[in-house]
Amino acid sequence: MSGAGHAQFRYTQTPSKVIHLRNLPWECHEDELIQLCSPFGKVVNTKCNVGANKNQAFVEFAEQSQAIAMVSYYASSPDPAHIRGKTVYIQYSNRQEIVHNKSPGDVPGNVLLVTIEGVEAGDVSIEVIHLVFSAFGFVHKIATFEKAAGFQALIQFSDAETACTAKNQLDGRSIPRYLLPPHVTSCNLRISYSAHTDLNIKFQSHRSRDYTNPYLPVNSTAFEGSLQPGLGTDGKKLEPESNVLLAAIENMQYAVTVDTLHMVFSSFGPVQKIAIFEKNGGTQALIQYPDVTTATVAKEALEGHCIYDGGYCKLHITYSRHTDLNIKAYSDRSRDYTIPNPNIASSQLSGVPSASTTWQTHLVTSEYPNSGYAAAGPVDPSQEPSSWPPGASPAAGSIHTGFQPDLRPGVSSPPYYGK
DNA sequence: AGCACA
Repeated sequence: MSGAGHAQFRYTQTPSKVIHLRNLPWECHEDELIQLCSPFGKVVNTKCNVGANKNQAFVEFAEQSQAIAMVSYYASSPDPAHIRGKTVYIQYSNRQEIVHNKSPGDVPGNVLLVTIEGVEAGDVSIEVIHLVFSAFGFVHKIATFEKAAGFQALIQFSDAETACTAKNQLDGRSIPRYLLPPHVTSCNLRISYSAHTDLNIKFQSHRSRDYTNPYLPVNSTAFEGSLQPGLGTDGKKLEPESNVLLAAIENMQYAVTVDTLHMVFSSFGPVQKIAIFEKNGGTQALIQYPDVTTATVAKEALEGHCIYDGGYCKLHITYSRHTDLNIKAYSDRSRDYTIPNPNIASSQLSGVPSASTTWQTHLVTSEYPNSGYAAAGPVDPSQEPSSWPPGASPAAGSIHTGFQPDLRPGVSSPPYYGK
C-alpha cells in the first residue's frame, strides 16, 4: 500500500514543537497560519514565505505536545488542512526552534548607524550629534557621510549596552529644535546597528571626530568656512584656535557663576580653569580645556546658545589668546579644577544654591517625551577619564554627560552635586 | 508538495 509508506515516513519523523507547512497559497500571511494552528496550542513564532516558491512556512508552538496534537490530527483526519482552498501539508520540522534571520542592522554592536532624516548635511553639525549621543555615555568616535539614504553618522560607543540604550532612547525621535538651524523643523533619527566595531578616523574634521585622541591632526581643508571662522576665506579677521575659550555673556538676567559655566562647558570635556570678569560693562569668562579639539567642540556647540531659556545669558564664544590661565584664588569668579581641593569640593556640595547651574533640559524633555532622556546619561566615572588627557578636572564625572538637569532660577535642583 | 544563511 502506498499509504503504508506515508505512515512509515511519519513515524520516523522526530517530533518538534516546530511544524513545517507546505503547498501554501501565494504569500500566505501569518494570520492565516495562526488561524489554522491555534486550535491545537499556543503559537509562539512563525516564519512565512519560505522556500524557492515562498509557499512554505514554519510555525512554532509553545509545547511540543501541541505540535504533536496538530500533526496527529491531520495525519488521521479525512479532510486535510487547507488555507484559501489549498490543501496544506503538515509535518514536524527537522529543527527544534524557529530562528529569524536578523537583518544586519538588528545585530547589536557598539557602533550605531544613524540616519538623520529630512536635513542637509550642513544642517546638523557633528558637535550637535556628539552632544545628543553623549547623554548616554562616552562617545569614542563619529563619522558622518552622505548616502542615498540621506545624511548619516556612525557613532562609536564603548560597548553594545551603551549603544543599545542610546538607540532605544533616540530611535524615531528628533534632535531638539534649539540645536537645529531655524529652518529645520524636525529631523527624525533612524538608528540601526553598524557592523563596525572600531571606526578608523584619520583626522578631526567637520565630518569625522575621534574623541579618544584629542591630539589627532586637524584636517583644516576638510572644515568648511562656516564651521571654522578662523579659517574663513571671506577676509574675516583670523582667530587662531586655542584651548581657552572667551565667552561673552549677553543679556545676563540671571547670575552666572563658575559652577554654572563649569556644568555647561563640562559637557564637552574636562574643564581645567574658569575665570569670570567684567569688560566694557559686560560679563565675560575664560574657560580652559586641556586641548584645542575639546575647545573647538564646545565652541561650535555652544556658540549663540543661551544658558537659560528665553534668550537669557546668551553665549558668544571666541578663542582666547591665552593658553594657560593664571588662577590665583578660589572664588565665585575663578576656579582651578586641576588642583584637588577637598575643602572646595565640600563647600561646593553644601554651598551651591539650587538655581545656580543650568542647561536647557526643559526643552529636551519636551522633545523627548517620557524618555527620561535628559537624565538618561548613565555616567560611569570608572569608564572614561583615562581616555582624556591627564590633568582632567576633579569633576571629571560630569564630562560627556550631554544634557544635564535644568536648574533654571526657581526650578528645584536634582541632586547633581550629590555624589 | 518536501525544511529557513544572507
